Amino acid sequence: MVLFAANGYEGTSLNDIAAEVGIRRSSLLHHFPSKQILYGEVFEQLVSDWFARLGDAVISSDTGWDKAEVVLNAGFDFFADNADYVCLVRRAALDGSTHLTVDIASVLRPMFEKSVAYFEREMAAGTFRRHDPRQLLITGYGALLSWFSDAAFVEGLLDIDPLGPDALAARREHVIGFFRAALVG
Amino acid sequence: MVLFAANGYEGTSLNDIAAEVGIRRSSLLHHFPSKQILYGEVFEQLVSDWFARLGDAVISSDTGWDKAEVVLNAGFDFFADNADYVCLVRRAALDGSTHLTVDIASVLRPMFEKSVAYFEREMAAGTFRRHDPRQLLITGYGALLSWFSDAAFVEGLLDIDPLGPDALAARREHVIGFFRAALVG
DNA sequence: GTCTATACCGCGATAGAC
DNA sequence: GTCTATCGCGGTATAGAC
Repeated sequence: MVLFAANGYEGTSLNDIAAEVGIRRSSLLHHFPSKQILYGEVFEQLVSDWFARLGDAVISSDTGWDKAEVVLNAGFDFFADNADYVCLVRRAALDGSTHLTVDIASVLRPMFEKSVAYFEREMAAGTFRRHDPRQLLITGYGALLSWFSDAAFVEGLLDIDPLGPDALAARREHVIGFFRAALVG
Repeated sequence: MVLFAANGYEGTSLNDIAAEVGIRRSSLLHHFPSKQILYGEVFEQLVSDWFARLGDAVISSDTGWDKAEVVLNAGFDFFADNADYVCLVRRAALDGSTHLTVDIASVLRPMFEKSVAYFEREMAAGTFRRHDPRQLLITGYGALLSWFSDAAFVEGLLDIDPLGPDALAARREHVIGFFRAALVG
């Protein structure tokens, strides 16, 4: 939901949501027993979307750097298409676990461990330079998310629209190039 | 302020703050005309602290990779000492400019541009591999901040305390090593 | 299912006694 | 400077008419 992403959980009232949907506040509470539950369902929906999209990329048959690039691009595309969602996830991570039904970390964990195994394999094979795979993945996740979650900050710093096509292309190119430089030199 | 960092602006009431300080809500409003102003002063104080600390590192007389490492370490130290502050900044970036007196971006801009010039110089000299300096800085900022701002997420993913001494050391080592690999191979 | 009406609470903020 | 008392507003949630 756009509103939760832009204004946070506490900053979004049921009135705001109802107004956006076009019904009354009470009618909203007829479908969802409480605000927390509504938020939880919205969030869960988005997490599963993300998970599905990432999963498609992860099972790509590429190997070595090509596979890493496919996954990076898939993540970038999804975040670019769902910048609101990035803000929502960041807020959830910031808030810790408050008013959060599902634990994102545990949902993502299987895929995370699979990625770790992939990097360990490639590093052992000498395809990639040695780095701690878990740290590497968190650095990558931070590099992808920060551009979108801190868009307002980036805009102030660079005087560009971070979500415009040119800026997105430049950001994508940099992230890919940067990780390639660090991993395969 | 710890509360703003943990619960956000909307999530923190004047009652909470007053309780922490040990006075009544009204007494708080005697010192600060409004909640926004209180928040603004807290935030401004922290920004200037950060700025001062970064400034010390930036004027270090080192050159090439050594200087980059000094600055990275200074940033890491400050964030490790003020993890709450990281959360506050992230929230500010997420909220855009709402209820924000000072614009962080414009405050940081002079130092940002100075850093850009430094990287351009080193890249032209061949000390560093070629990357877009602005993108590089934002990637670095994201790599440093995300560990602290998303600590709850990291904890769920790695089953460690991200702010414990061992985890901090490992994170610092990785970030330094990763950027060195990308920049100087 | 969606509405109106309403109860109840906590918020930010003001006024005035001490 | 700090308190109590109070206002007005907007929040979640419930009950009942249609």
